Amino acid sequence: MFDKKDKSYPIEVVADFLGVNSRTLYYYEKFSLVVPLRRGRKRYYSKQDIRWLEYVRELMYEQGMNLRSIIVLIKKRDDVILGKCPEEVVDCFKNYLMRIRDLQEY
Amino acid sequence: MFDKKDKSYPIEVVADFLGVNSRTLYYYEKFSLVVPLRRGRKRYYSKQDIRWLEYVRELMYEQGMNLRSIIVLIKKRDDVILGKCPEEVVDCFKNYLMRIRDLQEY
DNA sequence: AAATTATTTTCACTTAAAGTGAAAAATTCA
DNA sequence: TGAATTTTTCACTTTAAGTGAAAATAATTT
Repeated sequence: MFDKKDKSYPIEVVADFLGVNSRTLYYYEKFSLVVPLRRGRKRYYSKQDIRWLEYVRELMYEQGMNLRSIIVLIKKRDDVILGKCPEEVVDCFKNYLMRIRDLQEY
Repeated sequence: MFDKKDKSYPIEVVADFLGVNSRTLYYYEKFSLVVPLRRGRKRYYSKQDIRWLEYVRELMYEQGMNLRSIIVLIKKRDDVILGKCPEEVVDCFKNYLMRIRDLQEY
């Protein structure tokens, strides 16, 4: 489907590929979940955009995760990328593991 | 509020303490989010129940997490406790960290 | 250039998730 | 015993997450 030479794809193609409604992609964009390139007025999704959306789909369908917490995840990602608080993110997950251990007592 | 000698508390007290509606606690019980002790027909929440619910509240309010994914979290916790797949849980989080790294390319 | 198709935008609506109100019945407490 | 609390259940409300539809616009095809 995706020719290797093609770097980005219009919305209907992507929606089709991911098995979601194109309106859903517009909706997600409202929350900056994914913000595609623009050529003129038309949206073009990069392969990385698509990869990210596949991951989101997995989180939603397999882990039951909601949009809101994924948006929180993006915030954390941004923090990592911006180098704001790498230790803090790692601490979050350490804390998470400790919480799991705590729950053993529950 | 919580006398150290008291080991468990009735629903209204707990709901009040946590700042949630008691009906919410009944609702959560339906999903086995927390299943309090029973003395006769009356529910008694242990201090550990309460701690767990505080954690749940934090996940919901701070991380925007939904009930469904928390229920998935419980499943993972159960797996840890039952010793079903300790490595698998750790792998999940390693995978998670790798995903974060992946997202640096995004 | 004209016709066709796809895209965009926006509003309103639908479905699903997550509660929450209310009331009758039962139980517990003072 | 009477009052207060709890329980249960059904119906409803609010919130979250889409999704339909249509007019306008833009892009593509003929």
